[in-house]
Amino acid sequence: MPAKRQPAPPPAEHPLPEHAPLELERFLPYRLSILSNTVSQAIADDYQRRFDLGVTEWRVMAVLARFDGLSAREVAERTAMDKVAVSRALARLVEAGRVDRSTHDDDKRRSVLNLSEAGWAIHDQVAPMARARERELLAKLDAEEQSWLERILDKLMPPERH
Amino acid sequence: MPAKRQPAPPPAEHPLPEHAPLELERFLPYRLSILSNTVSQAIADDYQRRFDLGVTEWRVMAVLARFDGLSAREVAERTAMDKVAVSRALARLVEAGRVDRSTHDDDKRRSVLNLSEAGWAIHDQVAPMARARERELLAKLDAEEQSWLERILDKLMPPERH
DNA sequence: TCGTTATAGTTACATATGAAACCATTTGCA
DNA sequence: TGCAAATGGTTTCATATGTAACTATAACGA
Repeated sequence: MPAKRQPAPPPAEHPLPEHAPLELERFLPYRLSILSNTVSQAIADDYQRRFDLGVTEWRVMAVLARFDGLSAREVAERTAMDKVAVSRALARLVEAGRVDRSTHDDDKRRSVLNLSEAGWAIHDQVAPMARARERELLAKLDAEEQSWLERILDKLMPPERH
Repeated sequence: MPAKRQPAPPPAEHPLPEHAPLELERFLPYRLSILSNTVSQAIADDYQRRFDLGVTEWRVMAVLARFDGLSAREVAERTAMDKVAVSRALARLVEAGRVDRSTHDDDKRRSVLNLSEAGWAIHDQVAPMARARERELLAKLDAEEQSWLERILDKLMPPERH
């Protein structure tokens, strides 16, 4: 435990200089959190109610749209979600008939996942909406800023994740 | 690392080229979400266990460190949390003796909130840790990138929030 | 001054999420 | 082989979070 204020008790009311309070609104992690939540929420609002589809479920659908026949673990890797979250999202998606699940021939532990016809139908509506939102967001930046943002994100991103 | 399945040229099984799947790892909202979560988690890990302090509680403490005598609603505004979350965070903080709560003289609905001595003691340990993490993160960028990031965040940020 | 409406804050309920325990199958190796 | 350890996936339990309903007080208008 670091030493606390030994010298004099505080003047009763206001923070002493050494308290050095954090300015939340300039604090990078805080700003990232606000921005990310605002953006994700805006997109989710588009499809959440309309398709009764959660963010995690949408992410799973998005990777299955790109890669056929993944296992749940592979989906987890590609969505940066943990396996429990993936398991639950899949349970709902399979139940809703949006994903087909079967068992891997050579390894009965693994599942083999694919979008169903119904899943594709939803994907084909949601994907353009998501892209449109992204464009709206990027439209706030000029071309130069956009390319700096690319570069900055690449450097800040945890390496396993891209 | 086992080799992953490849995208595989569309085996005509699932129809039509126009499916245009989203590439999650290049999708801005997704990247922001990963980055934000990774960063927040790293910071939270520093104090979560050590002080039994949640992220929401820490945010409340941070604004109370800057502004004396706020009401719960004002805390909510400044933390971008909703009033229920603030109410719950305050319940725990008051219970733990980290925040003093009294009732406003002229308006008995409002509370008047301040960090207690114990609250300050924690604040004075956590704030430097948070700042250190922010510095670590920013250290991945050079000066020019840092100033672009500032500028870009200002433009992307929802206006009410800063 | 009374009654309506608005505001501060809490409570209740339903759902989401994370950690750990768990089951089934497969792998590694003595 | 045979059995311990690892892996894929699900279930359980404890918390966290969001929405709506609720209580108490204050503000406002006729």
